[in-house]
Amino acid sequence: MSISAKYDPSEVENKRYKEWMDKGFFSSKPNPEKEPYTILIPPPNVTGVLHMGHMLNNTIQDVLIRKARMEGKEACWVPGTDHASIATEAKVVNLLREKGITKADLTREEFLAHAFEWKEKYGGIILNQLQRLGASCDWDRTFFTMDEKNSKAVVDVFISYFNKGYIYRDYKMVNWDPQAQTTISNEEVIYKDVDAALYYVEYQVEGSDEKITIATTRPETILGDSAICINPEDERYTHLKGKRAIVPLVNRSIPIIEDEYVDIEFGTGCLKVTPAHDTNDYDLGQKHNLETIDILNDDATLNEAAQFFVGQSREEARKNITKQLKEEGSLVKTESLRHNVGFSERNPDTVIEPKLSLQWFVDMQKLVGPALDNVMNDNIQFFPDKFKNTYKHWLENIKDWPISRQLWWGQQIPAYYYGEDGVAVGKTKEEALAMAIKDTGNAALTLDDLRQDEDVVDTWFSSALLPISVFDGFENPDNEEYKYYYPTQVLVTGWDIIFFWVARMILSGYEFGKDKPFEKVYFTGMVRDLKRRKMSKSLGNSPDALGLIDQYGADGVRVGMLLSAAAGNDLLFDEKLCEQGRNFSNKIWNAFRLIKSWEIKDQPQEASAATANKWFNNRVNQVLEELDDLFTKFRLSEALMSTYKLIWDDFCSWYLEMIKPKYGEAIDQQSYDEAIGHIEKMMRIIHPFMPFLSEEIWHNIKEREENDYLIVAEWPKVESFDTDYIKQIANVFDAISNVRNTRNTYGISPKEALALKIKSTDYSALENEFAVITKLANVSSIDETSTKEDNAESFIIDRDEYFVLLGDHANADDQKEEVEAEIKRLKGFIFGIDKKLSNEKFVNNAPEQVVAMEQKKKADAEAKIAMLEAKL
RNA sequence: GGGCGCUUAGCUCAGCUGGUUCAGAGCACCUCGUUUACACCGAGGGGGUCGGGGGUUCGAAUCCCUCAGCGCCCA
Repeated sequence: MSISAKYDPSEVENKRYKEWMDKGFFSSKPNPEKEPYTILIPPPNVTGVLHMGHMLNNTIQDVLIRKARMEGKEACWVPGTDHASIATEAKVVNLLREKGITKADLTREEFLAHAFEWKEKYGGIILNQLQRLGASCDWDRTFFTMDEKNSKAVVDVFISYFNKGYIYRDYKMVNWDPQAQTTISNEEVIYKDVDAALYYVEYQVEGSDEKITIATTRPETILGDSAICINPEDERYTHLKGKRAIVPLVNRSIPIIEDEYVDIEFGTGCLKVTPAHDTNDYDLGQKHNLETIDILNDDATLNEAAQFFVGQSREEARKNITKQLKEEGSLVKTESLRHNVGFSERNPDTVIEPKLSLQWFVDMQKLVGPALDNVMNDNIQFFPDKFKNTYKHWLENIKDWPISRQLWWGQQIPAYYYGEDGVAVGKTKEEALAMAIKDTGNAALTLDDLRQDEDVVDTWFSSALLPISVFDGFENPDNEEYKYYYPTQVLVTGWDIIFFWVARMILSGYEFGKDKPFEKVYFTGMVRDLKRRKMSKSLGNSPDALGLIDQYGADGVRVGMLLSAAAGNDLLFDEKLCEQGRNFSNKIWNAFRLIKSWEIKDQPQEASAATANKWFNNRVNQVLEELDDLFTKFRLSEALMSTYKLIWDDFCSWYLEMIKPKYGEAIDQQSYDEAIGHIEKMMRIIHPFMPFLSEEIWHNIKEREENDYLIVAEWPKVESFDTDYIKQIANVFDAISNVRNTRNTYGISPKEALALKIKSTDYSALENEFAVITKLANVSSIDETSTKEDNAESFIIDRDEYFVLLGDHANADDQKEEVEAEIKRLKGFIFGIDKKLSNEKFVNNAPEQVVAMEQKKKADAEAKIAMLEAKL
C-alpha cells in the first residue's frame, strides 16, 4: 500500500471532524449508567475572534473532555458565547454610525434589533473557529448569555437579591467610562503608570494677604473644589485652622478642614478637595459634610457648574486652566510626576472618571461566606492551589459590586420606579405594580405610574449564573439534566478572571444552585510572546490562530500550545513549538507507515522482537500509571511530554528498531500483530492531545465497524509491570549506546560489525538479551571473558564490564586519564559516604533505609573502583 | 502603600511533606551520518558551585532569616 511520506492534516481534519459530528459523538444526554463529566466553556465574547488564549484554554478543555469520554464517562462540554455588553454595544454603535445612524435616534427596541442582527451575523465566528481546533463540544447545547433561560435567571436572581436585601441602590463613586458612557466595576479598571504633571496652585486665604499652595494633578477640577484639607499634625498650617480660602477663577469661598488622611510629605501637604471627582475626596466630603459640585457631563466634558471652559474635554480644560492660572499668577510651578491612572478595560485609551452616580450595588459581604469556606477547605479545588491566596484576599476585602450598566445591550434591570422614591421589582411590570401597591397601600397606582430602570446589569452578573442556567436549574430545579450534570467537573479558565467570573460563579452557585458550580478549577496562564509581552492586537505580536492551524495542523498547534503550558504559569508562545508538534505528527505518521509497509510471512518470531514486545508492554503500563497521576494533577504538559517520549524514544527509536526486519525481508505474523496492537494503544493514549491524526491512523490500521471510532474507544487500563525488567532492558540499551559511542569516537562505520566481550559474574543472565545487542549495535559476536581485553574500548554497566574489540582501529589513546579521573571521583564519593556512616548522629537519626542505601552506594562504588583499577 | 509569588543548563520549565528516580526534561547548541519509515530524520556529545550571604540539621535546590533582582494582584 502507498501512504504519503508526510502527514497532511488538511486532508484529514475537516473530514474526521465532520464524521464525529455526523455520528453524534459530541452530543451528550444524561445516562445514569455513566458517571457525568461536564465542562462549561468560558464563553468567548460574541465580538471575538480566535486568539492564542482561546487556543490554549480550549485545547486543554478538549483534552480533558476527550479523555473522560474514552474513560467511559458521559462527557458533556457545553459551548456558548457571552454578550459582552460594553464591547458589543460599542461595536454596534460604531457600525450604525458608519451607516449614518446615531444611537440617540433609535428606540431601545430598534437598537436591540440592530444588535441582534449583528450578533446573528458575526456572533458565531469564534465557535466555528473552535471547531477547526478540534473542540468536541456538544454544539446542540450552544448557549448565549442573553438566551431566554439565562435572561430569566438574571431577573429572578435580581428579584431574589432585592427581596433578601442583598442589593441596594445608592449614590456612590463609581468608575465611569466616558467613552462607553457607562459605569464599570473595579475589576474592569486597568491601572497604568503614566507621565503627568503636578501643578502647584495658590489659593488666597480669606480675609488675609496670605496665600496657600496646593498640589494637584487635575487642575481642571479646581472648579469643583469645596474645601482645602490639611493634616492636623502639620505645624506649617496650624495657623490656618478654621479659616477659609478662595478658589481661583470661580472665587468661591471654601473651608479649610483638617484630616489625618492628608499626606504631609506629598506635594505641599495641602490638599484641595473635590468630592464629586475623586474617591478619596468624596469620602472626605462625606465625613466633613462638604458640598459636592459635579462639573462634568457624562462624556467628561465640563458642564455649566464649572462656569469656565464649559463644553471642553477634561484634557482641553486642563490645558486652558493651566494657562489662565499662569496668567493670573496663581500657578506657582509645575513638576513632572509619574503616577497610576485608571483606564477602561474595554476602551484602553479612555481614562476612567470617578463619578458620583445612582447605581444598583450587590452587598457582597452577605454572599461571601460559603464561597470562601468551600475553596479554602478544598471542597472546590484550585489548580495550582496558589490561587487560593489571591481568592481569599479578594473575598476578605471585598467591595460592593456596582451592577448597573448604562447600556441597552444586556438584561434590563427589573426595577420599576414610581412617585418620589418608590421602587418595586418584578418579572413583569404587572408584578412590580402589585408590589408597589402592596408596599404603599395605594390601590390607585397604575402601570403608567411605573417606569422601568433604563440600565442593564453587568455582563458578569449574567455569566455568573451559567452553570445553573445552562441546565435550566433556575426554573426547573428538578429536571433530569440539572440533577445529572451539576455540579460540573472542572472549569478551565485564565487566572485573570478569577474575580470577574470564577468567584462570582461560586457565590451564585452556593446562593442559587443545589451545590458548588464545579468540583475543580484549572487556571491556565496567559499566552505571551517571547519577550513576555501580552499578546495584543495593538502590538501586532499575536499570531493568526487559524493561520497556524493551516500551517502546522490542528494537532501540531495543540501540541505546541500544551508543551510549554505548565498550569498557572504564563506561557511564552514560540511558533517553534508548533513546528515541534507538526514534526511529532509526522513522526507518528511515519512509524505507522513503516509498520504498514512490511510484508508478513509465516515464520517464527526473532528473539529481539520477543524482547521488544515484552519490554514495551511493561513500559507502556509504566507510562500509563504515570499519566493517570499527571492527569489527576492537571499536569497536562508533562503528561504530553511523557507520551511524546513514549512514542518517539521508546516506540520509534527502540521498539521499532528491535523488531524491524532486515531490508527486503518480511516480518513474522506475531510481531506484526503485536506492533499493530501497540500502535493502536498509543493512538488511544495520544488521542486527547492529537485527535485528528490518531483518528486517521485508527481507520488506516484496518477497516472499522460503522461506529468504531477512536474518539469513543476505551482509554487503556493500567496493567501490572515489572520495573526490574524495565531496568534490565535499560542496561541493554545502555550497552548499545556505549558501543555506538565507541564507533563515534573511533570513526567506525555503523555498517562494520564489531566483536564484543563481557566480563561478568553472572554472564548467563545477560545472554537472553544478546539478540537485541547484536541487532541494534551491529555486533558480530558476543563472548565471555575473564580478563581484561587489550586493544578494546571498555565500559561498565552495573558490575559487568564490556569490551568493544577495536581490531584494525586500534588506538594509542587509552582511557587512562579518564579512568583515573573517574577513580578519583569515586574515591571522593566514598569518602563522603564514610564520613556519614562514621557519624553516630547520622546512623542513629537517619531512617534505616537511608543508612542501608548509603552502604549499598559505598559497596557499588568500591566494586566499580576495583574494576577501573583492573583496567589500568 | 498592602498582599502574593518567582530566581535551577543558552531558552522555557520539572524537582511533592529535607537523604540515588537530586542535580532533571524539552528545545537550542556541537560532532558524525544521503542506513532501505521519517532530514518535519538518525547516532552521539558538551553544558548548571540550583540569585548572593547567613542559619537550622548528621545531611539543604528543598526549611528559616537577610540582601539583590524580577513579576503579579489590590488600593
